[in-house]
Amino acid sequence: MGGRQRKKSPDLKLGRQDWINSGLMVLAEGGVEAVRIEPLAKRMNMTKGSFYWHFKNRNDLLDAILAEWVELDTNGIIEQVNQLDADPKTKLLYLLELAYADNDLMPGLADGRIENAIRAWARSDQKVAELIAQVDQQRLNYTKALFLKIGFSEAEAMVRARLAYYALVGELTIGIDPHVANRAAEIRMQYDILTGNING
Amino acid sequence: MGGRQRKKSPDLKLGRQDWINSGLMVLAEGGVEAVRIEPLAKRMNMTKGSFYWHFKNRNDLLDAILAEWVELDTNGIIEQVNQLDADPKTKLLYLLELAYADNDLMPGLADGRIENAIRAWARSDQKVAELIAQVDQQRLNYTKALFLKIGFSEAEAMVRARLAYYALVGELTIGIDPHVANRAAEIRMQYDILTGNING
DNA sequence: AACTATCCATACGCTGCCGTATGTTTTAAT
DNA sequence: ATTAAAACATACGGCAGCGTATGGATAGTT
Repeated sequence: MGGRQRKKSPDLKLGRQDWINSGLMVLAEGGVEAVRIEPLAKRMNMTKGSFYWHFKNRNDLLDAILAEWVELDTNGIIEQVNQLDADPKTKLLYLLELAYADNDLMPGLADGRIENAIRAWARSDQKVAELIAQVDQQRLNYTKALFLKIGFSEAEAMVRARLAYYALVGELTIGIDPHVANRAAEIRMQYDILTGNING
Repeated sequence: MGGRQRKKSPDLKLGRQDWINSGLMVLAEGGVEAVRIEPLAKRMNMTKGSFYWHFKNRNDLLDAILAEWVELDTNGIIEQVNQLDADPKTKLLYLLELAYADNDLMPGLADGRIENAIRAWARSDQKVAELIAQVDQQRLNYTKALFLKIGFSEAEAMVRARLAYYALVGELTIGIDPHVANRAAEIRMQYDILTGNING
């Protein structure tokens, strides 16, 4: 957590990466508007001089933060599920479990606060809005494909995928409900409802 | 939309109300951070002098905005559904239809952008977070009660209510999907899945 | 008409943050 | 050790927005 090392790494993007990481933290905690250069510098025990060496301006950092998030938090879960090599029903359950789990690669940060912050950000920035729309579409398509392979019709698969994905985003948006004691069981029940299993 | 009239209205809250309304608009468009006094004044063709007569400071306005939103957008749908006086299944469908419809009382503003902005706001303000938590709890409880009356068990009703409500919030968060051509049919299919009807 | 309360405008100082300019130190290369 | 580039610090000017102070303007009251 101290200073970075740059001994003989051919990539000189190390200091820059530190700023991006801290930016992601602050973004998760306080939203885009909280990602300001000078407070960020103070947080890192740095000065603006460092920042403006690595970045052109604040927008440059924001773009880098977005790119980093896309790099970190997209395709990750899908790839994990794909590597499972099982029947689609098992894959779907695994997908739900992964999606509701701590899926954050950031050190020391849990849940989907970064994604929430970016969603809020997107409401006042067209560029971000388009990016999020792409991500949503990709995730939805993958979920729908699983329902299709399970055997549902086009329309049914779409509705069920939407229900599942929207519910996930809704839970992330609202925040994890502390009333839910047994999360795994809850997920399993959602899975049963979504796949039409009768057990209640 | 010009100046307000204050002829002999006994309530002197007219000017104050104007600021709150404009504040709600800006909140919906740009989030809390966009709710600044001087830009707001410019937008209304006013000056700060007016503002600081009606409000103590910026936080005073923000509190008033929150209170106004609670007054406008809470209990409204629930009351409508309650006045329906039908069997719980019909009520549930009606609830879904109302929730997904334009339920905003703001003039000229559609969808749930205010609620989204407040949700984003809540992530960096404990006071707001607690308020939202209350609202969510209330809506969840009402939905769960409907599932209970339909005949589901405690656990089943809770999971299904959560699934329904989270999906709603998720859709509001993501934004209305333009790919969904027939919204009414989609809602109906969600209703069928949530109540266990088999038709796919 | 004079008075008072309400309502709004103008002017001011202050702070936080941006971006630039210009040092100063550290690192790597020879 | 010398030199050049890289990485950071310091100092500056500027702007936007907050909150205060104070001075008109308007309307209701007598």
